Amino acid sequence: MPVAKPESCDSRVIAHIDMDCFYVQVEQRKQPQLRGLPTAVVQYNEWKGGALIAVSYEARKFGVKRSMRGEEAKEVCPQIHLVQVPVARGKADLNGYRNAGSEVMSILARRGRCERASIDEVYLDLTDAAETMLAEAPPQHLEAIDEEALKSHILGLNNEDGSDVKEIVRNWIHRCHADHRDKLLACGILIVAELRMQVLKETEFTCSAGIAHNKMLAKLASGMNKPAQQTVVPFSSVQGLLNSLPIRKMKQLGGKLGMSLQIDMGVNTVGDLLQFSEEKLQERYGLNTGTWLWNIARGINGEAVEGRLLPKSHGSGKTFPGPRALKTVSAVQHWLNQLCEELSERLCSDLEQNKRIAHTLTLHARAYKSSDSDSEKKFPSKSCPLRYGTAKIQEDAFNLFQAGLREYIGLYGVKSQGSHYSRWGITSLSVSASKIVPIPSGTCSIVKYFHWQSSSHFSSIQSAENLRMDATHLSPPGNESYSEVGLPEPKIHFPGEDSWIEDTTPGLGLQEQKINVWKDEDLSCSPSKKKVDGFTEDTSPLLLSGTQGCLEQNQNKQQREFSKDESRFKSEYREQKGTRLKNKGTSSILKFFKSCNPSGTSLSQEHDRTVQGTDAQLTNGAGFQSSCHNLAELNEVEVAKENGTSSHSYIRDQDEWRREAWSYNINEIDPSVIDELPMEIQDEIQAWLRPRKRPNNIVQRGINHD
DNA sequence: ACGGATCATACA
DNA sequence: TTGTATGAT
Repeated sequence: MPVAKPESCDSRVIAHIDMDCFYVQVEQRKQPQLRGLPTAVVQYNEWKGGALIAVSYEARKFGVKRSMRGEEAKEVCPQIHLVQVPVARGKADLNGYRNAGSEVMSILARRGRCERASIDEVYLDLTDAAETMLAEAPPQHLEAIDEEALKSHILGLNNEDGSDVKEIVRNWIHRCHADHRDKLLACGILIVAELRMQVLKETEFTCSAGIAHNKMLAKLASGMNKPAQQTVVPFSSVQGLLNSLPIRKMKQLGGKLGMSLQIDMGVNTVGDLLQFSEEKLQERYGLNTGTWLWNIARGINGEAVEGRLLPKSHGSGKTFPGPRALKTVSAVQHWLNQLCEELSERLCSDLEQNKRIAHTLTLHARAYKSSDSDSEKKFPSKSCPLRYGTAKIQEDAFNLFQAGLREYIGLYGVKSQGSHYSRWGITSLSVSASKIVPIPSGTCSIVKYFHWQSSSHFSSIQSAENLRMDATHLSPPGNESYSEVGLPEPKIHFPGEDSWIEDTTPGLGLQEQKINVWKDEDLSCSPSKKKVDGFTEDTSPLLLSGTQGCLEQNQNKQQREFSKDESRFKSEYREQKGTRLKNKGTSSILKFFKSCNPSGTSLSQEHDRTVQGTDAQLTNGAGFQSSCHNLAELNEVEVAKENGTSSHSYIRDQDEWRREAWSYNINEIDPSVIDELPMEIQDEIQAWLRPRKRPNNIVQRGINHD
């Protein structure tokens, strides 16, 4: 089986930028008097002074390490300054660090394709910039080379103590009969040095960098000389570097795989891998991993730098270690509400700033069960379509939890547990939002289309909000079938609980209790206070069940594609769910049309700005929450308003249309209806029907224009 | 009975 | 496709 191998003659210029003890730097910028002092950031924790998650280099000199407790750190370094991570809603709040990371990203993205690797790490593809520099202003002819560039570390160069290192570096950069690849790296040195100085100037943060011909080597190099330095890996020194490199130092080999290589194969350094054939490695570790291993032994790594400045998912979670484990459903619900609040807030920000919508909500939990034999069973994670609005997210997350818990403790014995709750405890909870896609780009021209189709008097701001809310009902790309766990189900009764909630009203299910008790706290991002009206209430089951049609249509195909186990599991699962809604359609497309506001061209302009400027995506200004509140409520308000205004008489009566809009399956839309629309809109609708095909990276396109 | 909170990706 | 496992920071 010929597996495509990456080109071995790789002349790209790749940089990996790594912020130095980033959280510490963020805190030191807030409190400049801490600069230069031994400092560490600790996560709120009463227990032993909290856990260190970032340690300044001054503190490291004293032997302070990450994963030490605050108290231990004080022992080895009594003068250390411990700064606590901000706390919001009873949990660590990392938003300050996220925003600081975005500041850096928007600077680094100026010179080439840029990939967010983590909150404080970035890959850059500087190939084009380097080639351009080589053609227009080659370093050989540069009389003055920046001091920062001269401080670079060049692997394989003769730096003995006696000689002037900077002269050697200057010489290396100036060499005119160098290999083309070395010349490109020389350009990389200059560009990265400049970028790092730019970052320092604009953010006050220092960073380290690796410059090489691929991501793997760049990443390796960025960690070799910290802090605030850069390291280059010329092609000629690759093999020498790898030959003596401990296998676990390589990214992806720090865990079980690396350990297996060491134990099972006797591979201690990356160079040791060279003795195995590709086939041998594939036989042991699979085609993909085997080939990957064979390549990295040779310093080959063809992975592209993805042009992605934004995270692909958002999560909010908390652990409840040992004695703090959650033992009642009400306690779980309380914390779920906190986590969902934060998640919802971040989703709103993402929507506002980046015009992106998340489509899947997932709940993760860890649990122990001391009582019975199967205490080691994993708590299953569950997901469902994501509906915007804090209260909806909270409700859905709680349902996911209940579904998971039911599986976890066993499907039958729930009631029979009797008066005392079963001995489970939740040690970790998290909710996350994924499948985040940009709002359909077609929106703009469709808005324009309705601009002359009808008249309306909504303000452009209202229209923009409305548009976004409606867009949340669009099906995610390639995601016509969802699991049904989000459907309303008979509540589980958990007897004998001493509830978190003091004034529990007898006779109300947990669901209702939650709403009664917690609703008033929920003022931040979107309202949970108002009881959903008939319309909104309908949308959730419809959105879910509407997918059922597609699911059944594709049943045969899926049967073939899924393994026996999976398909058996699925049918069992479906049975267990018992009665369910059927036959509705999801097509929010028509509602989308209807509520699009003609005067919303401002949105299109705003969107264009976002596409072009990376700054627009990444700047988390102070006012970023200003228009973020009450999205869900706004939706309801708009709907109510529309009932009275009956603007465009496109088809029939508004109410009737709305009802029918939701009963359409997206596959059942009469093609002739689409045919009557302008060509450009037809194209866009087609793109919606197959969103997977649509290039989803506005970031990339924006950068290419630079 | 924890390094904690987030992310990404490969696999089945 | 969803859910799990692994890995990194």
